[in-house]
Amino acid sequence: MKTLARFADFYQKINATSSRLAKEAILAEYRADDALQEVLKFLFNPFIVTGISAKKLTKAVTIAGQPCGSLHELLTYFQAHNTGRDEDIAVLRQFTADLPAEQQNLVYGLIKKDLTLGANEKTLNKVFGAGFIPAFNVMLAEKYGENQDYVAGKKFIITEKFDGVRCMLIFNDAGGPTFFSRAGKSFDDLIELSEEVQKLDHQLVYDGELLLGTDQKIDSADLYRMTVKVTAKDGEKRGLIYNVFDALPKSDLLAGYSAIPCQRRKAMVSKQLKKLTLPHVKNVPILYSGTDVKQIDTICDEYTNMGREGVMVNLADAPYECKRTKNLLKVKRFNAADVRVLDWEEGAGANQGKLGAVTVEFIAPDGKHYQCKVGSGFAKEEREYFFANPSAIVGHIIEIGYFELSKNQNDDGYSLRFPTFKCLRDDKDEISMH
DNA sequence: ACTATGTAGTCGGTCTTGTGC
DNA sequence: GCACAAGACCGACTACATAGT
Repeated sequence: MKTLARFADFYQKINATSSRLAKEAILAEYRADDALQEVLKFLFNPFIVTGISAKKLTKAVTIAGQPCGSLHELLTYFQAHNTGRDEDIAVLRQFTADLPAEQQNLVYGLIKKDLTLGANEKTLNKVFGAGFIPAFNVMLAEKYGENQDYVAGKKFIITEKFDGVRCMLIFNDAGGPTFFSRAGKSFDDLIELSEEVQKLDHQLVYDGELLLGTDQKIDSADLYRMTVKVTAKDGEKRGLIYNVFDALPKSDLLAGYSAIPCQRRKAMVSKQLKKLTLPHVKNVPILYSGTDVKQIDTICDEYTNMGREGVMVNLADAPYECKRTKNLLKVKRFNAADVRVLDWEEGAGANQGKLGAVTVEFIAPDGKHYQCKVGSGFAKEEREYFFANPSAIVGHIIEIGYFELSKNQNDDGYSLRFPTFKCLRDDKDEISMH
């Protein structure tokens, strides 16, 4: 049977069950099927991009594309041609032209890379072995608000939460430094940093946050945008400060775990950096260390009032874990607003035939009205109900949460960062920020 | 039986790059 | 030169299965 037909079989089987253990068993049946595994690798390897998503798929193109004789050939083609040209769309059309509708959709899902199996990188690596799908995992924080009990009675360390870009520094065996994003993509041409970090211990890896250095007092939201601007651009990047808050042996990172307690790891960072005084590499200072949980809210408020993002709470005796963990907590203040729903749209994927997002109108501090979209925070039942009854939400006031007002460089309006739906507020008829 | 954890899958704004007009 | 789409960064959130107690 051809790979595409086998993949169609597989796709049908794995989506016929919701049991995760059953999905693992189904995957295990394909341990000897290299061709099918290649398809899975294509689908889930985050470093493979195709330049094709929903909009490109529906774009009308007139030119003809070269024919691909097999799925393998098609996937290979898109790894070499991933910028989304009309020609590439044509190649895809050519391949799917004579396929039955079901297989056509599967191929589209593969090229869009949005096909869902109820299993992805973690499960695939569990079944086919570590490294089947390349994964890069750093320690991520849970929310303090939901885990206050977990902190009580334990020693913890408070540091500032930086609103920049996460960055992990790893030296290769030849001693060359590579800076990685949270997703494992490398930041290239960090001219000043690459030079300065040469003096650090190469056997350690360093975890921190890139933030644009500046003399002026800049609003945290603006500083974040300026930082992303610099880190996202091709070519040489200068002026970035690497704020290091953690370090662990390289071998521990590769193993996914370091038993060295947090306070010892932080001591390693400060020991490395204090003797060197590097202009662009800074040790993230400890703001408090102890067991007095009252300090958490006090210091968070202090930093929030200074226009900073918030604080991090590290359990002092906890290991470094390459996953989201309660041993590291983030504390940040969210705001609420009453806004009017102007419009709505259908969702994608599992939210097809359900509400995806609403467009809302809010009032900014300048007294003017602006719009943004809110699509997170709805329960499944709410998505179904509002899709069937749009008039139950359009025109109504809803309460939303948001982190801060945001601006972009193209207009002088406002939007909201991290907007989430909270509830209908049919008891209100006015929009407001509070 | 109940809770905690892990995994998967949606949704937002803002930026750069590549494409095609 | 401009508009658009994709992919990257920051995330927010819910749903569900299973492991743990």
